[in-house]
Amino acid sequence: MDYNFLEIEKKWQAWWAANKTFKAEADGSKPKYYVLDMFPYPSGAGLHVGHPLGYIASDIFSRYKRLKGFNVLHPMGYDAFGLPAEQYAIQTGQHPEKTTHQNVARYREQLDRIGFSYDWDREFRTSDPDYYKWTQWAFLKMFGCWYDNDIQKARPIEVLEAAFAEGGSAAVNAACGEHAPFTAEEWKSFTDKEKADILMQYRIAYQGESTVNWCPALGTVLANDEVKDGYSERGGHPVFQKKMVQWQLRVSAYAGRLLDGLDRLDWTDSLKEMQRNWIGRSQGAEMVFKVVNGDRQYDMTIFTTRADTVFGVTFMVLAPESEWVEKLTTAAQRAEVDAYLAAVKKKTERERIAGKAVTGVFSGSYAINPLTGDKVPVWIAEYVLAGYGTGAIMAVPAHDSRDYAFARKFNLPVIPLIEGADVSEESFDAKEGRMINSGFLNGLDVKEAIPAAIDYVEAHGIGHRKVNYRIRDAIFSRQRYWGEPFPIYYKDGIATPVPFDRLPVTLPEIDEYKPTESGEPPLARAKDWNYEGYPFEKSTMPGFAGSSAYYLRYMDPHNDEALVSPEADKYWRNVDLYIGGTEHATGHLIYSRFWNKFLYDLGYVCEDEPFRKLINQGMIQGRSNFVYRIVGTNTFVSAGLKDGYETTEIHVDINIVRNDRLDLEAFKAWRPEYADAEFILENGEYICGWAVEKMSKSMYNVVNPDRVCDTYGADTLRLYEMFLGPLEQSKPWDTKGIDGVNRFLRKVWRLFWDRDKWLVTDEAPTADELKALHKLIGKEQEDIENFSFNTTVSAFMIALNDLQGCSKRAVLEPLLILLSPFAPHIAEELWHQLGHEDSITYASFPEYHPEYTVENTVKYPVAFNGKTRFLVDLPASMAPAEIEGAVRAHENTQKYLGDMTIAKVIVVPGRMVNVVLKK
RNA sequence: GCCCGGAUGGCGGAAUUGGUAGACGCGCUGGACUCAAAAUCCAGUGUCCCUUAAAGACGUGCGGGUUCGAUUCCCGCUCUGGGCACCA
Repeated sequence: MDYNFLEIEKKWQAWWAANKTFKAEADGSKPKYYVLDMFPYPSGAGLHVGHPLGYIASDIFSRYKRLKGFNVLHPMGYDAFGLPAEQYAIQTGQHPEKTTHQNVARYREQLDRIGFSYDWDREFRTSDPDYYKWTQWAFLKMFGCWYDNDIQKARPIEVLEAAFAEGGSAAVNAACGEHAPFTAEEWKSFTDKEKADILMQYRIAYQGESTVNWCPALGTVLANDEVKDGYSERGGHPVFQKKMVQWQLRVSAYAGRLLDGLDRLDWTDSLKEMQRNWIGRSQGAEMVFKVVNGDRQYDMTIFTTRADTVFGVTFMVLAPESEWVEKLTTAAQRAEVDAYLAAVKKKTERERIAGKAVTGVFSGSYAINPLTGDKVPVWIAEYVLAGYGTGAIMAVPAHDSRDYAFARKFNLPVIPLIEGADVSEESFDAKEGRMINSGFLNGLDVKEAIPAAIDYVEAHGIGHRKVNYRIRDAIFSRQRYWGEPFPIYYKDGIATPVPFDRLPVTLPEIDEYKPTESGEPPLARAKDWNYEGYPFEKSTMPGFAGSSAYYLRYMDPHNDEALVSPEADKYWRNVDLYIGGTEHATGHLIYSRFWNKFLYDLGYVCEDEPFRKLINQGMIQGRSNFVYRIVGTNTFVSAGLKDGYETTEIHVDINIVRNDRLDLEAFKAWRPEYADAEFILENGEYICGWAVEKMSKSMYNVVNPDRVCDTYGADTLRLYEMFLGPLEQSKPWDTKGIDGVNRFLRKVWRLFWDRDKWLVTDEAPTADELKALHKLIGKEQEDIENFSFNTTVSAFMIALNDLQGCSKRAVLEPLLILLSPFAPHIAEELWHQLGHEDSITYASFPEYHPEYTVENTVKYPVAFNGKTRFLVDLPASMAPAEIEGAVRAHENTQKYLGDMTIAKVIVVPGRMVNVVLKK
């Protein structure tokens, strides 16, 4: 019998599906283990060989954990809402549902060929109404809650209303927007609309005005993580800053908990660091400056981390979008300020970042330094951001490089505050040195001066300590069609939730997927779409909405009563191992943690963090091939000879190149213009050049997993993807090495079959065979637990070299079990050929006996002053003193000694012997 | 600019965390089998010196240091991948 992988793989994939081999059910008698992949967005291009890398790793781990006796939950589904399907719909008029369906079908087909051990009974799409019902449900819960800063927890809005009725706005310490304070009596006298507007400032899902990333080309707002270098992540269109009213999630309320929670997670340091930077905690103080515009005076609050530098404030700066701009622009400066604001508004986000030009305008007003009483001008400049702190700063040019650049440009004074700091050329930003020119702070070190300044400010009622976070509330509405509709309708202008029992609010049919002529979102086209006559919210939710709690839904995917039942939640708890790319570091992985913490506050889930351990698989890059055409001809010169000619480098389809050798006939057939191509060969072959690039259609370097499965089989694909290198590292796909792992599997097969002769015997294994086997068991166990899959594959190959010709059942059975997580099809086939009726999935991981692997003798390298001279073969059991004696007595020792004497001998048992010489 | 990470043969990558650097695989060279090819098997394969071998020297991006001993630890660079980027 031959190793017919095509037949074997088809057979067992069908068998696993029919027998529901990987069905997971809550089972209190076994420990649970939840392995999750970041579910894919099913794009039209299908999977390339890079996509399954993480899936293969998680599948190996799942199968390994099953062998180790765990009840493994390993589900898969699709993140099905999103822009590409909608853009395609706009162009073709096809319903996004339809293209999504087709893409999902193709993904499923490709995934099935690789032999994953998913429990497909738990599959869902985020665009299924049965699923997004629970996305809407969670949104309504957030709408119905506020965040209590005192107990650091989300609470029902009714509690807040009661508190307002009891003690007015001063009764609570909440994460909220701005509004005028009110008493209990005032609260009771408010109209419904007034109350609704106030409560909206407190809700965790709220509607509020803020500066947002507006992308005109996509016709929608975008979250910060969806903007890269000033362009939209999807499509690369320019993005502008704009003030708009949008639905938002009060993620910022959870900033502290999101930060602290990181310490308890088993994630890579780099990923945690990314989240820490994104959350951006900074400790400082808020201070009040009196500002004067003519005869009007106001209190303006600013945030600073350097309260110690207040004696060096020589001007103040407002963000162009700040509400203070209006109040502080004097009549004389009005025209100039308006011109500046107009110019800023026209700039794209990209231009604002890239230019880094120092621009600004004087408002005409002045501020009074609360410590010195000095009068300093108030400027408006785009380098101050509206969204951070209070949108206004005190400028200390001597000790802040941005303020310094501004002061130089507009000729504002610079007052040095630190002894010895030379600020004639640049600012001195470091937090070190002794204070000068700073009144009561003089003589203190900066590190002492900061708290001393804040203490003073607090004592004199000028300000107070404050922690600020960079993380913003998440903009939660998109002016698009293909997303979850909001379960919100408008009654008398008040945003009102749809009752739970009327969920889901499903997407209506519309004639076109574009915004309306008047610029309303596509959902405004829907006819008769309302709640009992009241209009629905016309925006839809963003992409991250559906992916924020999907790991919870997998625990109980068919439950119509709850997102997840308390029983299922208590059993599966949270994800033990999550594998996916780093690109979600500041998006999905933050939102999910926020979402989970919110549900935790309300008692719907029992774990505070969703993903216990997280691994980021690296990218698989393409390996492109090139041919070199001599300029002006149709003659192609082989890579080794190209330097002798003037050539153009042309990407060539890697499918007609094998081991960098071009298939000349296939090349001529590839494109009509190459039909009569001529070649200059080296050694009779055309050698192509190569380079590592991103895998993409335009570079003709895309490797399709289906093709690999056709020519080598899924088991080879799985093994090879792991063998390529460390999981977390990016690496190029190089088809060259794949023959090696394929050869390995065929060798495994040949331990069972010599053509048609069945080789397996019941003989007892030898000591050497047991040694090879147990070395492998030990290695595999250790490597898999450390996610070092590439070295495990090497260990298989080493074991096979050691076990040449060993066809003993007692060795082959455990070997198949060990192999089954990596190459499940061949393992399952041979397992059944050995007479087993049940799947190898239910076998137990072989027990490791290290005693079989112990060596009888050790080759000790003998080094003289660290330089190795010879090896001595000594019994492993020999004591260090005996080893020393044996080495001293060895003839070679005497030979190398010369006129030197032995100072001392260092013996590392089992490792080496070092002889230290002296004259 | 700031914060992480990486650099090892012709190539992908190992190295038990301070103990024979280059495991394993690819590629290449030679051989066996074959009419021949494929497949398979065996041997060799870091560099230099050399007819060959023995022996030796050099060798983990560069320059120093600690140590009997450094790919591994410390100091100073170079190159490179990634993340953040006016966050006061």
